[in-house]
This record gives sequence, C-alpha cells and structure tokens, in this order.
Amino acid sequence: MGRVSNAKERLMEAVLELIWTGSYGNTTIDQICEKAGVKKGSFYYFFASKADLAAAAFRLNWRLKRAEMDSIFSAAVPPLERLQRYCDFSYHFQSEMKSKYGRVLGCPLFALGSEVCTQEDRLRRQIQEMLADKCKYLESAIRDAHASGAIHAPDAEAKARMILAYYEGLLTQARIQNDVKPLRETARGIFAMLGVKASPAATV
Amino acid sequence: MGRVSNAKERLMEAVLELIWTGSYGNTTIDQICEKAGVKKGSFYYFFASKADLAAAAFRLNWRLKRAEMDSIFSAAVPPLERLQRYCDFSYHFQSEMKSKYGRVLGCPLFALGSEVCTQEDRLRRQIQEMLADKCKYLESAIRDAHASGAIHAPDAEAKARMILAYYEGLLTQARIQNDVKPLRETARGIFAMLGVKASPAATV
DNA sequence: TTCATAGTTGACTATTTAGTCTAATGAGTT
DNA sequence: AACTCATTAGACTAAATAGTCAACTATGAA
Repeated sequence: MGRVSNAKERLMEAVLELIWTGSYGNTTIDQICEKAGVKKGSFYYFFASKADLAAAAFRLNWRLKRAEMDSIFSAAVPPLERLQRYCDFSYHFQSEMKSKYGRVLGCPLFALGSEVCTQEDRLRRQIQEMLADKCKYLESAIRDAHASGAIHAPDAEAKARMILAYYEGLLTQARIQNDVKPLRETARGIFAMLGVKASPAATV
Repeated sequence: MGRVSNAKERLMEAVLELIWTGSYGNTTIDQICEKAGVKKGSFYYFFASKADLAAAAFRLNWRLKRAEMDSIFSAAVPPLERLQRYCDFSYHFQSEMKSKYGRVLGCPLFALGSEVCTQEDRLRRQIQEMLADKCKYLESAIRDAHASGAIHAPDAEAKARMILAYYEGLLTQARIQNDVKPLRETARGIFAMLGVKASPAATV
C-alpha cells in the first residue's frame, strides 16, 4: 500500500484559506506549500497546477457546505423560516470570520468566480454550477412558500435568481467594507422582494 | 517646460483594461507597459507601484463615469424613468463589452474591490467611496419617486443600498456566466423591490 | 539659439515563482 | 524480515517579475 498521508487534504485546506483571506492571483504555490507544511515535490505529486488544486478544494468544500445547507433548508422547517435561518446563519458565520481573521470575507465562490472567470475556464464553469446549486435551495423554499399561500410567487426560479444576486451582492459589499453591517439587511430585503407582509422574527 | 507626454494617460488606460478583462493580481507591470507602449523606466517615473497606478486610473475613470451618470440620472427625467434608463444603459454597455472583448466584464469597481480589499487598503477605501457615490444616484431617484407619490419609500437610503447590492450582484453573475442574460431582469427586480405596480416600458 | 527640465531609454540586479527530477523514506503486505 | 510503492525531501533550472539607474532626448521658454 505504501505510505498514507493527508497532505492532499492539507493542501486543499491551505489554498481555500489563502484565496479567501487574500485572492487567487496573489496566492503562490510556495505559500500554499508552506501553510500546508508540504514540500513542492509533494504538491506536484498530487496536483498539476494551482488551478487544479483550487478546483479540487472548492469541490470538496462545496460538498461540506451542502450538508449545512441541507440542514438549514430542511423541508421540515416552514419555508420562510428557512430563508430567515439562512440569513441569520450567514450573518453569524461572517461575524465569526471577522473575529477569526480580522476581516469579513464574503462568499469565496463569488469572489473567486469574479476574479478568475476570464482566465480559468474550468474553474469558472465549476463555480457557475455551484452557484446554480445554491440557487436551488432558495428556489425550493420560495416554491414551498408560494404553495403554502405565504407569498405570491409563481415564478420561483426567477425570484430565486434575484434573491441570490442580492445576497451575493451584499456579501461582497460586506467584504469590501470589511463590515458585517450590510448583512443585517439581508432578510429584510429578501422578504421585501417576496412581498412578505410580516416576516418571521430575526434572531439577529 | 521640458517634454510633454500622454504616457501617464496611456498607462492608466492600459491598466484599466487589463484589470477589467483579467484581474488585478494577474496583471503585471511589464504587461501594462507593453500595452501602453511605455518603458518601465517611464512607468516608475510616473507611478510608485501597480497599486498607485490603479488608484489613479480608477479615480480618473470614475470622474468620467460620473458625467455619464449625471446625464442618465438627470433631475429633468421622471425618477422611475431614470432607473429604467440606467438599467437599459447598463445592459447595452455590457453587451458592447461582450462584442468588443468576447466577455461580459461586469463592474470593474466591484470586481477589483472584492479582489484587493484584504491586501490594498488604500485602493479598498477609494473603491468604497466610489460605490457610495454610485449609491447616491439611486438614493436621490428613489427619494424623488417617493416625493412624487409614485412609490412608497420613506427609507430611500436603505432602499438604495439594497438596490445597489442587487445590481452589483447581477453584474457579477453576468461576468461569471459570461452572459448578459441576467441583466435583463435588472429593472424588473428593482421595481419589485420598490413596490412599483406598473413599471415604465423597458427599451431592451 | 540656448537652456532648463519633463520625460525616455534600455540595460542591469535581485527576487520570486513555477515546475522538474532523483534519491530517500516508511507504512502496510507477504 | 524483506518488499512494494505511495509519498516525501529538497536541491536544481529556467523564466518571470519588480524595481533601479545614469545617460540621453526633445520641448517650450527666455
């Protein structure tokens, strides 16, 4: 069997953190190796390039994120409450990142996508797919809310895209301003877009 | 007086285009010089660093953009029509970029801001200010629309921030997808957020 | 016509970076 | 205990990149 190792995993973790707290272009392979405690030879044993590593890392990360999303968007929870929960979760998560790294980091998918989309087509496609997945959670909650009569939204897909754009826009603003304040408006904005009269109480 | 030259302007133009069609981190000083037809010595005669050049270039560019915005958001135009015009303008502009560069480029301010905010604080601050300026145009239109009774929005400032987040989110999505399609929903979404019943006819 | 000076040139250095290669190492298998 | 092979070490090359410098050039002013 030969040696076993978690160097591959350490590399993926390292590149995620470096890209997220900095940027893709600014992250060098040497930096990644150092942070992961892995030598260059091992890097190229596992991955062909930085783009290759980033693609693998984001794929893995998305798989984990999805488990979280599955729980937040549980069908057992009333649909509008799912949205509220997601906003609250997001706010807390970004606040945690701020105390951990001293910076509000926003959405790694969106930031990386915007940065590399003109240069790394493989990565671009992958990110596009993940964003589409993300949209599905919103879409399903909106459809359920419509079916339950809580809102009028026969166009769940369009509404979901609209809300995703808004949500990602807010996260990016928060990143640029290095301030979670913009995120406090997330739920309010979403419910306004959905034409909700009385929104569920925010826990933030 | 010594020589006169437009090398400084050429450098600013070049860096804008390179950042916009690619990214900040990916753009080298050599590339900038080559595109501008300027030698490295001259680069450092005018600017201390890439960040310094980018800051100057974006400042200049914003001054020009503002003139356009002043015209689109003219107080002589009914307030909701200003918003519609802005959406139409934006759509056409991005479509033009797509045919010129083969790519939908989105908002350079937002893309650069998201990329460099953790690394270049001076640039970050500058971008934040420009985005705040941009928000003012929306805010004023919303306030006017409220005053005229066309919409109910006593909270013009908050609404403007909300719309900006949405708008920038859509532009970034369009950039990532390399497709102007998401932008066709811009006005519809904005008017939904403002609770407009019948929106002015889109020209797109 | 000369002069001061804004701007130009390109060669040069030092560093960083990506990527390669070969010999060593060690965990499990037999 | 010997063996296998996944993994590691780290030295090495080549290229890209940032930044410097001193000599040169052209322009408008006097």
